[in-house]
Amino acid sequence: MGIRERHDREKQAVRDSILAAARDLFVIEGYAQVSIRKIAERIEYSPAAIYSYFPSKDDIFFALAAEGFARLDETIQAAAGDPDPLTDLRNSWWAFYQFSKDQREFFHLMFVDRSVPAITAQWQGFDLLQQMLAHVAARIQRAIDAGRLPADLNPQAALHVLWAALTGPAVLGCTCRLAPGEDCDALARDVLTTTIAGLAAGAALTFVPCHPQRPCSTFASPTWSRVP
Amino acid sequence: MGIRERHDREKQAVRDSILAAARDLFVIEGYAQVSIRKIAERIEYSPAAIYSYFPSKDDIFFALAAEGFARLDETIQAAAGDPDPLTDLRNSWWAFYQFSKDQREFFHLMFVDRSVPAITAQWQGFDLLQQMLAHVAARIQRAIDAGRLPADLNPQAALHVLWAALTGPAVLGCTCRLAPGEDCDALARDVLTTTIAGLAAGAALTFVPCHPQRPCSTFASPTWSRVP
DNA sequence: TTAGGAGACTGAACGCCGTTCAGAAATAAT
DNA sequence: ATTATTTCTGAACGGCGTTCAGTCTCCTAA
Repeated sequence: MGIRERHDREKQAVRDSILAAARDLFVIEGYAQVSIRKIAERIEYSPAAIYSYFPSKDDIFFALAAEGFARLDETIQAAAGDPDPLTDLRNSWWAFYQFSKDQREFFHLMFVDRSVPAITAQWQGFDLLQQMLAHVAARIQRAIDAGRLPADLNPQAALHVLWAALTGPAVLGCTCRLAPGEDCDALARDVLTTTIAGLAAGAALTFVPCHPQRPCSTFASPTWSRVP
Repeated sequence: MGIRERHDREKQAVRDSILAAARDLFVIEGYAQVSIRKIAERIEYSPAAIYSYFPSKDDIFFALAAEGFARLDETIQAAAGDPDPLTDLRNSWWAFYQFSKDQREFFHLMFVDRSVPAITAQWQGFDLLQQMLAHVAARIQRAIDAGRLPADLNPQAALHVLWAALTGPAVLGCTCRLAPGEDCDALARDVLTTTIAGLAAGAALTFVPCHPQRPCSTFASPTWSRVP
């Protein structure tokens, strides 16, 4: 009989509405402005009810971060496709930077915020992040194969350099650390141009990537409720 | 009569003790763990007393941020002095990165945190930041004059590129966004090497420093995925 | 058909937080 | 000695995340 299924569906619907309410509040106002009480009011439940769907506020935002990685992966995938490998690489990371603008709060939650311990504690558990990094690494390899980047370039090291370098202007932008009138887009473009030029010039890299020999299976379906 | 002076001195001493207590708590535990009540307990005053020395918690952290810029300026000054202009430049920005490690909470407050609106609102007011940026800009100019960087390089643009690029690994490090085992120092070194190599290779920069009449176009309208 | 039980939900509370304010206490000026 | 001023406190306000005893609803089993 389908009673159990209906119950699960209903429970899931409430869970989703909690996430939707949290997302609505936070994409506009940011993490700090989202309270359990506001979420509860929005879904017309008591604050305490939320705790039978999520063990804590952290877990709500962990789920939102996972959603953020899905959005980011989509964004970067959508930017792919240029036949020229270097342009393709450039477009990928430009899309990363654009994400930090268009989905400012998601970006902040995923890459900057320290208020959600679970995000850093289970950092390797974000499969979509690993997947996105793998995609970009593949594009770097293509650029190397095409002779557009040095043959001895370590793709993983280059990947991390690009990621770190682009994170800089994204953070300065989304935390408002530029003087009024300074053009964050131009800055990000310059960082991207300069970094790719530096990689192409054959700067010797020292970063040794930690190959994920990982316990990722541990985190299969991390967003699903382990609520008692 | 010196009564007024004594009063001012005493008032200043209490003010300093508030800052000291706040600093002690925050360099170890971070902004979020510092409460007015904890500061008050530490200096053996009531919480309300603090409000006759600072208008709000924000202002306490604004003062600490100013102190942070002094510390950063010192750190970078101490790293200067190498006769080779490029090495000098390299040492300066390495010191910037080291600051993000050694004074993690100060760095976070100054360059990452969004909890203290006053810091972004009065960003141009931090004279020591402007001073530090001017110092580094001068070193870039020296490197250009010595023929180690392209003659047509805009020092202000290069300055911002280095600043933004180095901010990336610093943020990834201090917000724990690297997989365990990944070497943040090596990453920062690579970003620094790559960026300087890119600047030396003559990557064309588009950043126009400080156009005060133009409204801040940062995060204005969504644009998708193509590098202009 | 109905008693029992399981799960969902609430109201009230706990201990935090930043901040405000009337008034007490201490100090200075008269 | 009295007044005026500055300094500080206690209590409170409204907010927060979280917990828990108890209610209410609905499904199951007798």
